[in-house]
Amino acid sequence: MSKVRTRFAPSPTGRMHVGNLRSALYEFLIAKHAGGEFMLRIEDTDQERYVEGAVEIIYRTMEKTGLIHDEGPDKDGGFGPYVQSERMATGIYMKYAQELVEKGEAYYCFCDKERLATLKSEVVEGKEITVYDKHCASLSKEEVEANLAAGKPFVIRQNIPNEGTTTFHDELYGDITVENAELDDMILIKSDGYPTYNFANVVDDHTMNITHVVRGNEYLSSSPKYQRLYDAFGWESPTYIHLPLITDENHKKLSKRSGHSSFEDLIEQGFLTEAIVNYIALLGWSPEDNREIFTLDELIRDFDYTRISKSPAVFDYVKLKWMNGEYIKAMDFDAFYEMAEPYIKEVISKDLDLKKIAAMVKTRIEVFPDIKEHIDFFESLPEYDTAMYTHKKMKTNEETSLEVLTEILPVLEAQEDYSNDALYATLCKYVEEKGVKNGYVMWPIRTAVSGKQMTPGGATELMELLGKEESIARIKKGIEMLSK
RNA sequence: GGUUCGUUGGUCAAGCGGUCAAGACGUCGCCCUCUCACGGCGAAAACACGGGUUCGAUUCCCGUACGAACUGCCA
Repeated sequence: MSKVRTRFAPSPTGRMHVGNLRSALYEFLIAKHAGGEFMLRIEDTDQERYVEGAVEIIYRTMEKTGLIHDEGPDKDGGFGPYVQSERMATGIYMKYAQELVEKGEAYYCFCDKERLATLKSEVVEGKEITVYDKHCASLSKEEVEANLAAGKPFVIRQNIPNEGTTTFHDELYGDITVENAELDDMILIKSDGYPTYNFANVVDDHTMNITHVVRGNEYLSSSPKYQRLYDAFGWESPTYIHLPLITDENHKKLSKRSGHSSFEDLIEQGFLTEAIVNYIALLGWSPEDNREIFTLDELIRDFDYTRISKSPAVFDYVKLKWMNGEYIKAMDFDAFYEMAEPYIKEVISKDLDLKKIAAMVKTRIEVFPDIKEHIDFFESLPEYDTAMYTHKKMKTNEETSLEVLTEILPVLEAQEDYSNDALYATLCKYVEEKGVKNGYVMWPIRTAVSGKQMTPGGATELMELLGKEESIARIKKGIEMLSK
């Protein structure tokens, strides 16, 4: 058995779609689990859709996620070039296409757009479905030569018989058989001389020794055509592994509209790379045990592709957030702080202990932008309603709060040490003297000092951070409001 | 429309002929607690339907329904 070789073959058309990223991940894992090689190939045969900088996005994303390729445009492994437009320059696609023409498995087609438009077509769900009528398949060799000599534009189409069936084998889905009559004579070489994805893919996978073709299940229905190509060339077909689709909450193919369809979207929304990779690994695959948190190395070790599921999976943003929260909680503090700092500084300009604030918030957020809403009150006391002083469980209301605040104010004014511990001790003493529950005094103070229903720390922690002056001022403000 | 694939709780999923049908997210409840969160405990919640095969089907086969993908000189 030869070494497992897989490939990730994105086209540089923009951001890294999570579906693509998962394909890359699985391709990487399948290869690495088997001790094989993972290759990157750029499929840029569509000049119209090419997006400037998209190749860089691909490199960056793969590096960031740890999906390091063994071969690629930047890492020659002897199977190059690794960019289809460069391979095209070697004439490889045309050569193979002509081989097919000679074998009668493909033919030149000179039909122009106008003639194609006259073909019987049917409109289904807004899309026009036309089937090519094999008009040019019957052209004689002389006619073809003449057309070519006359410089008539042409494409090369695959010649698929109208009888019989074609079968291919998928590792997950088993044998899939279709009637040849259902298969359209797809274009192999476009009129601009470029190969179509369909053709380039087959030629490249074979010539680059790819053993396991791993791709999205949207290619399942065109795979019989690819199979016919392999057969026509007399090539051994690769092991096919078609991956289930990732859908949105409406069970439709994840689209840009969802707002979180690309890796970059997710990063911008404050997700951690590791959490994203971990989460998408679990969309369509599950380990033997019940584990859910995996590092990339652990995935490599445990990834058994036979456990990939066949049914589509909904991208659950809520669960991703949970997982991101798990990663945040597990982060060591310095790494966390480095990432949290910019978000903290977005809302806090005062000279406060930002590290302490970060520590308070670490177990309370799922994505970094959540930080903002938790800590904005440190910067300035928000407008709040005195109704907030009423809390059933704490047995407090506006009157008791006013009483507590008024009584505690001089104590706090006299207090020198504004450390959390000292403040807590002071307040506990008051609680004891008064013979009430802790919350009875903590609640009004916390409320006065934050103006918020919930805060990332208790009353004393907040005061420590805010400092004496600000704490007192806020409590006075509370008293003032409650006195009205 | 045609073709192909799929169908276990709201979601991710385990299960691969005999289980009181795991687990996780989410939801709800309780506990912890200077609020919230974290953490702990617990609850509700599923085999699409109909036929077979079998002593026995969530598991195998066939239909039906539903869903999705494909049906481009896009990949």
